[in-house]
Parts: sequence; structure tokens; C-alpha cells
Amino acid sequence: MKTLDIAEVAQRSGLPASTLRFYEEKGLIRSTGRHGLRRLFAESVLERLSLIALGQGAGFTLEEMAEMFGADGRPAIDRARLLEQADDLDKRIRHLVRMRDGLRHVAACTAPSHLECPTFRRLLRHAARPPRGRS
Amino acid sequence: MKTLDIAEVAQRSGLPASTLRFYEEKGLIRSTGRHGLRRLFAESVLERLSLIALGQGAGFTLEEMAEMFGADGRPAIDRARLLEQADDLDKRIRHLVRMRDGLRHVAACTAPSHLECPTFRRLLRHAARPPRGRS
DNA sequence: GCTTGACCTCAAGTGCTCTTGAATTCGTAG
DNA sequence: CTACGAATTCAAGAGCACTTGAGGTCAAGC
Repeated sequence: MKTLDIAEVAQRSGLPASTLRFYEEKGLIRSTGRHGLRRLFAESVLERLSLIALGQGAGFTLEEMAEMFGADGRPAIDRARLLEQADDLDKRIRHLVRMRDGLRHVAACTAPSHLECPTFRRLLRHAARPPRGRS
Repeated sequence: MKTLDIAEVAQRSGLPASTLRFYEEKGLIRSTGRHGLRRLFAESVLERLSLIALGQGAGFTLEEMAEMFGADGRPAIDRARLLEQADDLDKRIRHLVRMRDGLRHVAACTAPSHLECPTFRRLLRHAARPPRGRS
């Protein structure tokens, strides 16, 4: 199995080396050894990094993911948790769709003030607090 | 025009008083006066707060919104900017949809390891870096 | 062998959005 | 008029995800 040094991982993943070291410290990735001081990574770390990006997009924190990856290294994922997270994403998607439509409307609307436009006012009522989580 | 004290605004907006003070400090909302030390707000602050929530959901920072609200207090919104932001939201929505589908798939998938499941691997390739912005 | 330059460690700093705590000031009820 | 409770100010702290900087080390090239 081919090993990559940190520069190569950085280049192929698009992440800065500092982030890779940070992820390792957090237990999100592992280096397989050293060449002198220099970390060596298995090629599979690239997959792991994609998985992390995926998880971030889905609203997991780094810490949560570190837990999921568990001891063995293979994602030990709780299915119920995933479905929960998917439902959460659904809410966020619906929210963002309203946002987007709202923005487009406001950009096009000719009402003297947006606050006087009924569509905008309806939008505001729905804005409320966005379902939490980053994206 | 009815005036509300901070507790009432907090209760009706769902935001803690500390956040309201923070928003005022940042120039996002204004109190119309004081009763002794106590801030008084116009009822319209509730609308403003919805607008702020909306903007947050759309990926604006508090500072950006403070600028938009400008001197007069009426949202002085740059339409081109809104459309840009809407397009950005579109990207994020598409990304989240992939996420969500991916999560559902993984929860249902019976492959021995997710990494061996072709659907999951395809998903990973798309995960890349999520379009920036919060929510 | 010595220089070079990439990588290393560890601590501290950044940006954003708030929250918390200590000490103080008021208006209102009794 | 006094005591209470709610608001106030100001400074500091928190959580997340990283980044930056200073100072050290090591493999490789000349």
C-alpha cells in the first residue's frame, strides 16, 4: 500500500497541512508512521477526508465524527442517527429553498419597501429560526 | 406606536435579552429610548429580528446585514447582491440534497462496509468541499 | 560534512456569534 | 421610604474550526 507524505495529501485533498495535523490531533485521521519527523499517510486517508467533508456538510461536528470513526477506523455509524440527521437536513433544505425564493422575490419586487410587500412579509414569518447546523 | 421593553421583545422573538443587546451594539437593531435605564423598542423591531434571522439563514454575517440596514433603518438592499446570494443558496441546496440522499442510502445500505458500496463512493466524490456559508 | 527547506511541536491567536458574571441602577409594590 | 427584582454596563469567556508564529529537527543534495 502506497504511502503519502503530508504535502501530497494536502495537494490531493485540497486541505492545508495545518488542517491535516489538526484532524489527526482530533482523532479524525491517522498517520501510519513517520519518515524521520514527517508523517506518512495511507492513501485511504483521502477517502476518510472526503467522508469528513461529507459529514461536515451533513451537520456533524468534528468531535461527533471522531466518535463515529471509533477505535477500529471503519466508520461505525449509527443508522438511526443518520436518519435523524437526514430528516434534519430535509428541514434545512426546505428552509433554504424558502430563503432562496425569498431572496429572488425581493430582488425582483417593486414594492416601495420590502416590508410593505406581502410576499416578503409572509417570508419573514417563515424565517423564524433556521434549523440549526452548518452547511 | 406601541413600545416594548426588552423582556417583551425577548419573549416574542424567542431571543435572549443578551442577544438583543448584542445586536443593538452591532447596529442591527435600535432601541427607541429608555425608561430609566431600560431599553424601549418599537414593535417593528420584531420584524427586523425576523429579517436578521432570514439573512443569517441566507448566509449573511451580522456585519454585512448591519451595513445593508444602513443609516436610515430601511433595508437598503443591493439587488445584484441578493441574486448572487440566491445562486449561492441554490448550490448549497443541491449539495444538501446530495448529502441527505447519501445519508439515507448509507442508513439503508447493506454493503459490508460503506466504503465498498458504489453509491456511497459516488457520494464521497461529490462531497468535496461544501459551498461556503452557514446554515 | 554542511546547508537547505520542508516538516515538526506547542502555544497562542482568529473570526463569528453570542453568553456569563460581577457590580450597579432603577422603577414599582408594599 | 425601603426592599426587591429586573435591567444595565463592561469585561471576559465559550464553542467551533482552524491558522499562525517561533523555534527546532531531519533527510537529501551538493
